[in-house]
Amino acid sequence: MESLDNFPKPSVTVDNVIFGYHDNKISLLLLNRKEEPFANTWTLPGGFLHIHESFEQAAKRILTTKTGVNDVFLEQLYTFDTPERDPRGRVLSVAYYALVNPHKYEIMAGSAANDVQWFDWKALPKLGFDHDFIVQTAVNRLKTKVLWQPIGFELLDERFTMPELHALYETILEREFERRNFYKRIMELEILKKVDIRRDGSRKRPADLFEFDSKKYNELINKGLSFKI
Amino acid sequence: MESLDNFPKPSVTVDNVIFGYHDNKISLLLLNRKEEPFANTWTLPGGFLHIHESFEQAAKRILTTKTGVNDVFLEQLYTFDTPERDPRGRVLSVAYYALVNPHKYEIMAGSAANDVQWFDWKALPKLGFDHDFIVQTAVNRLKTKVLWQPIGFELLDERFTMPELHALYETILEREFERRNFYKRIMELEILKKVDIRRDGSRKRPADLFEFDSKKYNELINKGLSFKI
DNA sequence: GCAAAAGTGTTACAAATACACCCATGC
DNA sequence: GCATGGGTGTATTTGTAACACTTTTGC
Repeated sequence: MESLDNFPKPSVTVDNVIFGYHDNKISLLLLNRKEEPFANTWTLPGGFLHIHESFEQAAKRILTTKTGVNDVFLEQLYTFDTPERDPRGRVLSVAYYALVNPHKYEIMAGSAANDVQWFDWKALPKLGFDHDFIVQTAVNRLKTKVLWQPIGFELLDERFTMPELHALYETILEREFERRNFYKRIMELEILKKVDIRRDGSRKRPADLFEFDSKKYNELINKGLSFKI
Repeated sequence: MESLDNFPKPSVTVDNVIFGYHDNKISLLLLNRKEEPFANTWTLPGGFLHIHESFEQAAKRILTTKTGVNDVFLEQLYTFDTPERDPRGRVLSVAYYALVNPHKYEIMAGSAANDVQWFDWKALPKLGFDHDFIVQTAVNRLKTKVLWQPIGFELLDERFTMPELHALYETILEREFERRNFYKRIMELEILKKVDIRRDGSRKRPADLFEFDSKKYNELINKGLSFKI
């Protein structure tokens, strides 16, 4: 049986594009590197794949140790391979993207970073490596994904109102949705449970609170239906 | 600057899922391995990534040397990472899928294979490694992709008829399309050029021949429109 | 009671679907 | 001329988009 060591092997990293939502803005969690290459430069939180771990395990490990975030929606984005993308040599990047509710986590920089911080996706600094390109790919993915799968809920609190969900979709897709029609589209999916408790907002009429009903959603998926906004 | 050699590195292969279309059937090009592991077993044509080449270069090299196919539609599918997927050790597989017109190529097995052959996608043998799973992923991708981008043309001859295109879509998506409505959908995209020449088919009324107009299609894409069947 | 935001009913229009008909060819 | 498959016109149904109205709260 042929040996695996006949060829020089590339290094493999896992990089995470971490989306959050706060104050009607989508934001990305970036890390300021302490070490070369790209020391003192903002990059996506990433790290080398360990030899016995899966990508998802690596992504979760990196999220936890470098940013303090855990237990989030996570999905493979794309694998980036430009031969010159890392000055140290041949390094592949398996990129994942995550959806995080920023209120749920205390962000904290790991020891290998100067700082970890949320940035408005409309005002990102210039990133190290090819991470600008990776982010662009992730943004495109999020925009198309959100049309087909109700992943937007991952960015909100467990209990949320229709106006909040409506605003989230308008923010992600950067266009307006007729309020009435948006409500109808969402409600006819029958994947939301109304929780009669109302919000103590200090504004005008309080909005109804909902919870995402993952049981009903899974039934829907298993029947082969694909939600489309 | 940290060295890349502090960690053991995984091996990286590029595997190709090659779709063809012939006699109203979708087929896949498989390779019968000469060497262990999985000697005398059918697998996807794949090989190790060379240290200075991109995935796409590797995919094309493998296609040419192992199957005789070249110059085809090629797109990254997914990167597979199950730690036990290869008995030799930790091997990642960056999977690509290709669309090929089988009439255009003389298929020929490279020296490392017993045989290379087209298989009807409804009658595939049991494959080596985790290639059954990779194929399933590729089939799902093809089915959704074909709804949004007119990649189906890649599987047909340069000049083709509406009934041919219609049959291709019905085969890929495994459902029927109303003939009239399918014609209208395709024609209103305005990405087909009619070539007045007619086919010398031995059947009844000859069908109009068309060519794919990639210039018009690119204009459409650049305007931000997404075709939807 | 009035302003502001949340919730709901209904209409007008566009698009998908279904059906029908005509056309060109081989025998 | 008739059977067969190819091409095209149009009515019906469906679903989207737009608008209007009612409800609930704070001041």
